[in-house]
Amino acid sequence: MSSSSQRVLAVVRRQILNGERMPGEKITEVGIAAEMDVSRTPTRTALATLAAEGLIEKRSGRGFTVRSISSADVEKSIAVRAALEALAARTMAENGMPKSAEDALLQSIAYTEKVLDADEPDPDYMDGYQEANILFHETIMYQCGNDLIAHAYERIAMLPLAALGSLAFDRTNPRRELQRLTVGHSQHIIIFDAIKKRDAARAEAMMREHSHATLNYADLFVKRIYETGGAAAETAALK
Amino acid sequence: MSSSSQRVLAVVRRQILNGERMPGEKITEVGIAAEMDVSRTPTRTALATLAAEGLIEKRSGRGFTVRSISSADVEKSIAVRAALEALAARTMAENGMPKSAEDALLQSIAYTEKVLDADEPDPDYMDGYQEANILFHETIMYQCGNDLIAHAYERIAMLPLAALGSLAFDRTNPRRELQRLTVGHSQHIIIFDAIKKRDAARAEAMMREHSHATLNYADLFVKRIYETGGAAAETAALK
DNA sequence: CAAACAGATTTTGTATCCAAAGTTAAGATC
DNA sequence: GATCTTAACTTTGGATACAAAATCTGTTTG
Repeated sequence: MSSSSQRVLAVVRRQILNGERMPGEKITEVGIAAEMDVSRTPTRTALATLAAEGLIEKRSGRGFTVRSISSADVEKSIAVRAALEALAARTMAENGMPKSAEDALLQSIAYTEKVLDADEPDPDYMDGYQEANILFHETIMYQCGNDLIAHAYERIAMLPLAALGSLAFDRTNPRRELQRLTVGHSQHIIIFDAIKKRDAARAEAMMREHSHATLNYADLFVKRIYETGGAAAETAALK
Repeated sequence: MSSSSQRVLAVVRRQILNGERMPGEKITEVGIAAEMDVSRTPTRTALATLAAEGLIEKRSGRGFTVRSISSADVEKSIAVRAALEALAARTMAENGMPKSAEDALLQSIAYTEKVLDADEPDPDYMDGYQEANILFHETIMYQCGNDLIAHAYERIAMLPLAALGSLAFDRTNPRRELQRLTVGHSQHIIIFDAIKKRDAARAEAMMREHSHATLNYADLFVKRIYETGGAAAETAALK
């Protein structure tokens, strides 16, 4: 794909994820094309991609609508991601850890360690922690030796909160967040160790546990967001 | 999508899976469009879908090429399918088995039982067994309560041998095949029982074991096909 | 003989036009 | 007043035209 269709895809996707386009909102080829000042052709390919990603739904003869995401949907997408990640961890343990993967994982671990060892929790580091977390998970996903895992993952990656690192840092409770990070970090180390020692069963089990913890946390977090989601979304739409 | 693009998609996909289009063979929008006597527009959407399915690869500026599938690729796709199916079995056990799913699963089990109880193995029944097998697996996949599992599955379903029921019946060794079917059938019954009793751990473990057995069998089977694949493919291309 | 340049060809991306399918709304009829 | 019918409109799918980008080829030059 090239510039026009890529631009439309990126812009509309961002608008949906940012809540600028409300769930249930109608989306048509002509509407988007006029709005973005391009023809229907690139708009078409962009909308097809968004539909494949699950962000919009096709209503035969009535255009597309922005898909409304329930907290149940979020749980579902995280469950699928967890299963794929567990498989990826097992696969990398079986195939052996490539040098490039080892470097990336160690880099992720080192960064997180630096954050946790700081004298007092610095909120600015937390963004970095997110990056380090994403690096850890994506490294295992993409370098495990089975590219189809990442391929399947990418199909659900755009759904809210299925994306790695989509969990925001809860600034109202920094101590609890730090505890969560500490536990997550220890799990990362165990997973790294298990893969390095080619203990496939342990790597898979630990990754499963790790994802499950994230899932439980996300569950609580999401319910808090989505219960007040109506107001927040309206605010976003009004500006 | 409508008739033209759907037709192009179905035809080209079948051609690739049948070996009528060789791995590495060049595919262009204009070429397919002329061959199928349609314009480039539906051809383009069809090729985009095939690329998403992983059957063809995009070579920027040089059209697409039919992806060559190694036996390693087959193993990979089956591993992903197995992980998704295990998750589906667990999920349905957790959520409870819908009535429609119970009917379908019992129908599948009953049909397979009839095949196995026949006085002598009738090869004609084997096609029916494949259908019953597909029914069993798809019912769990599509009615487990997490539609994203099926969504992810459909992204890899078209890769050779990842598709349910793509394993042909080995007619040269009917007794062994019957044994395999018998074991598989017993596993189906256990999986059904575990889901019905909402024993999620057992359902997941049993489905994992079941898929693993299929994987191991597929491995042997595939290597036999693909080792002689060059000759067979050439034959297909020459006629 | 190798490398580089230029022209030709292929391939793709975008715009626009046309037709078909389906949806909505208004009016007529019972 | 309710329902059926019809007509206008919306929306999408497909065809064609055009332009730009990339690749290939053939020739020329060092």
